[in-house]
Amino acid sequence: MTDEPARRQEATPVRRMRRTERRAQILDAATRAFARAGFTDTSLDDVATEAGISRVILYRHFESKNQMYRATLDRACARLSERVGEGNFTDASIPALLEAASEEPDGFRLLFRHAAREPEFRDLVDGLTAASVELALRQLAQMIPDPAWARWAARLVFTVAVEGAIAWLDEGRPDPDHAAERIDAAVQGVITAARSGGTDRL
Amino acid sequence: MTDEPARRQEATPVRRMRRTERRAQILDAATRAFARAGFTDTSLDDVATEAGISRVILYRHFESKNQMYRATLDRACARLSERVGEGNFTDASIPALLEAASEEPDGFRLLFRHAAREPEFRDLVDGLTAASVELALRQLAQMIPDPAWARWAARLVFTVAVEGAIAWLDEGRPDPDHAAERIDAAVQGVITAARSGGTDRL
DNA sequence: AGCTTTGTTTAATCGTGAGTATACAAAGAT
DNA sequence: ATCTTTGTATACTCACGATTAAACAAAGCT
Repeated sequence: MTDEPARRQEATPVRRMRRTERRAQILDAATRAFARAGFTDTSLDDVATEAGISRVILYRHFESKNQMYRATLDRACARLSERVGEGNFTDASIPALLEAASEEPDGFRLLFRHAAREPEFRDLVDGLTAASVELALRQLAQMIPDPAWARWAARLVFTVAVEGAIAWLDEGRPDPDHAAERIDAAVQGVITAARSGGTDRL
Repeated sequence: MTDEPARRQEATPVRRMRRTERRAQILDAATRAFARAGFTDTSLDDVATEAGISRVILYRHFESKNQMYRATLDRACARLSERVGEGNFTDASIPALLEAASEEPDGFRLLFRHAAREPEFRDLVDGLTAASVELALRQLAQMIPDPAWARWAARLVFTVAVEGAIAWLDEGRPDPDHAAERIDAAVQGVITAARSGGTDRL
């Protein structure tokens, strides 16, 4: 009777955490867990297991699964925009995007591969993307007369930057010093394509 | 004397369908419904409503939601690969992709925006993508020495073609006669970027 | 007319995962 | 030593959506 259940004073030092510390650790785990399959296909048990704690504890830090997910996305968004910045595009934008993706690969994937396609949460990511696409559009509109193609290019430029970054992560981050230059060149290629159509291809 | 031929039409135009006909119509509806939110976030009621029939009928045509979804994806894949073809890339590949996307926009979106990210169903789409990426890789490997960057380029080329097509659909399919040329040019831009890095940008 | 097919409606079952409650144990500060 | 914090385990409620069952009606062939 009085055996296994509780017996690990010396055997396993339990290492308790402070509230804020634990919360952050849960958000880390949630980011990894949700990055695998998105909101609906990830259970709170998945998150708890990933965090190494029991499921019930989650409710001492977050009101609901929904709110926990929003907190996860909020943090990822905040970290991303603090790196990339909200202002105009500069030569530093793409390198900053790559740095952000490199330091928070799970958060990066979560935002752009899942959250962006989830109707209930799309708005959070859209705060970032819409601003960037709008910004890109303003710069591209001067070069591309047809407004439809200008919008097309603005969207695709953003997609190429993001997917280029993710593909770079997936390939093991080769050549980190020049990766930004390649992605930047790919972006330029898209812009050229949108300006001139197929008239001056290789 | 005989009033059979036109008797029923004004009273109750119920218009029953043959089995195969109904099945196809359900698949159409399922494609539209699933294209909005993917497998998990789309209920059988959504599909039934979209098809204009009651939910129970679905089970006379498909064993389960799971199998119905696979059938939907299978058909979309089949239609796509019969258009684009399985062989090598040619000048006709991109135009064919655009035609396919244009004729089956919902199926196209369903495959690449949702199914490709659903662990349980990814394998179906991977049959298409893996083959294409592999093919692209073989052609790119000759121009790009670093194998990691060659794989990166092969993946991104495919992404640009697909996302370029979707963005083109979203913009109302402007300039249909030259859309393929633009997307092709964008693809060439990515290849150029992968070959030379940032050394010869605009 | 009769039989099969294609429907509808209603209701029951059933599993899963979110959310809640309770009781208990150990850590760490005071 | 005691109290608060942080943690565990177990067990429940609850809602939703998939799946099944049953009774019924009209369509359309033969």
